[in-house]
Amino acid sequence: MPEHARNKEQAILDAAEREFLTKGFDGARTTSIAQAAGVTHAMLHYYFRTKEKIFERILDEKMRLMGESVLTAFGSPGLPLSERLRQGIENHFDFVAANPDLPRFLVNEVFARPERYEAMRQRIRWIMNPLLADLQRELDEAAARGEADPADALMLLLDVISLNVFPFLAYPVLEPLLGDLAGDRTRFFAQRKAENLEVIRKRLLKTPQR
Amino acid sequence: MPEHARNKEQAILDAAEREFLTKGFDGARTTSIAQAAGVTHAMLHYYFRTKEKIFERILDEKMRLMGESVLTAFGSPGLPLSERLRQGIENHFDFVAANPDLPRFLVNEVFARPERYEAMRQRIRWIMNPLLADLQRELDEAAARGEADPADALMLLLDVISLNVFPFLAYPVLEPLLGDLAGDRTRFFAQRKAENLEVIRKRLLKTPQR
DNA sequence: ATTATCTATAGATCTATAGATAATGC
DNA sequence: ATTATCTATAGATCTATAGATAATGC
Repeated sequence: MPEHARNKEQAILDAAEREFLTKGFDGARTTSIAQAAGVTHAMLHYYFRTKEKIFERILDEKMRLMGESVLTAFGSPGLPLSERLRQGIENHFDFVAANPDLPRFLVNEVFARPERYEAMRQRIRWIMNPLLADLQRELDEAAARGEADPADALMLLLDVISLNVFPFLAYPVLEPLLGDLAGDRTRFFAQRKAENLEVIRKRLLKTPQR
Repeated sequence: MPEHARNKEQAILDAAEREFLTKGFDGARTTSIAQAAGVTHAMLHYYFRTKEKIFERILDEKMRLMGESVLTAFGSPGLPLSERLRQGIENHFDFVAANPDLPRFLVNEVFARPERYEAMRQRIRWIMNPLLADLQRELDEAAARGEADPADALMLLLDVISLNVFPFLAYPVLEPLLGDLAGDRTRFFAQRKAENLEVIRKRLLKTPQR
């Protein structure tokens, strides 16, 4: 395929990504995508046949990206557990900060598309189960050595992801409450990152009290 | 207004709620709403003029409901702090469990409607700021008495809401990972509730280590 | 008299394609 | 010869309304 065509194809995908990420499948317009990509509307159908097919390309890539972000964040080599978690939380947080409307997009479109669900289930398992098993082993060993309270790897990872992702989803609702942080998105999220690290650190602390 | 008309009006609102909550504004169809409500399509416009106006009714009510859920959950009278938080987390969690697609709806539609944002900001502040001030005072007092680590009320509340809400948003993505809990939604969410209580309890524990 | 309801359709979008023309690679 | 591109438009939806008719309240 000649280079200028590749460029147009890519321009369409780039424009489609922005359109779908901000407006969702139902709100997105192929005419807007064409305009943003600087091609005539007919070109979209020439390269991709249908709106649905363009969308699938975007959704698949974004799902892969989100899964990999967790994997690469927490999949570090033989670091001590506490350090591995610290790096994992930071890396995952930074990834979400760099892609702030990715979670909203995925949550929505995956919910709206039960028909694509089965293929997705397999991929999620395939990506995440090895990580969970490895993390569980480390957690068990740390607990056995008396360095940490026992914990379930899935529950712990879900704590991290909840804490990291939710503030980005809810930011418009939170912003009015920020007081002296209002408008200062960067500082607010820096504070959130520190808080999340602290919450998880304490979650694993061995504490005699109850 | 005669009773049968009230009934139709309410039937339309009920149908619209289901349609908008599951499909969002862009995906919702006024024809589907009319059909689900058991009225002709023209009746929607007779009672509400436009799709947008029906939607506003639903969005306003749901935003109010979500705000009040936080307020009533955590606004308990003079209980000890730890007990107040425990009840707050449980009540808020139960509310979300009873309205599992409310968060997704609000996150989306609020994001998509910056034009309604200013009115919303005021209401959010008005509802939440007194609660935050009261909670902060209690946290400061507990810290001064040496019963708890110092904490920022907004950060703590955001921890709670993140932990409570996110698993409902992400459930379809999580379900393939549940292992022996797969398919058993109830047991999974019971475990999440317990985990969230534990995370927040430990967050406030006074710990000498660092 | 006013309010509620229905049928039929206007009018606005939006996706998709037909069919002609231009550019490219062999 | 094949691939890329454009203009023009078909065809499908979807929201909204016009205008007639039925029901209701005074």
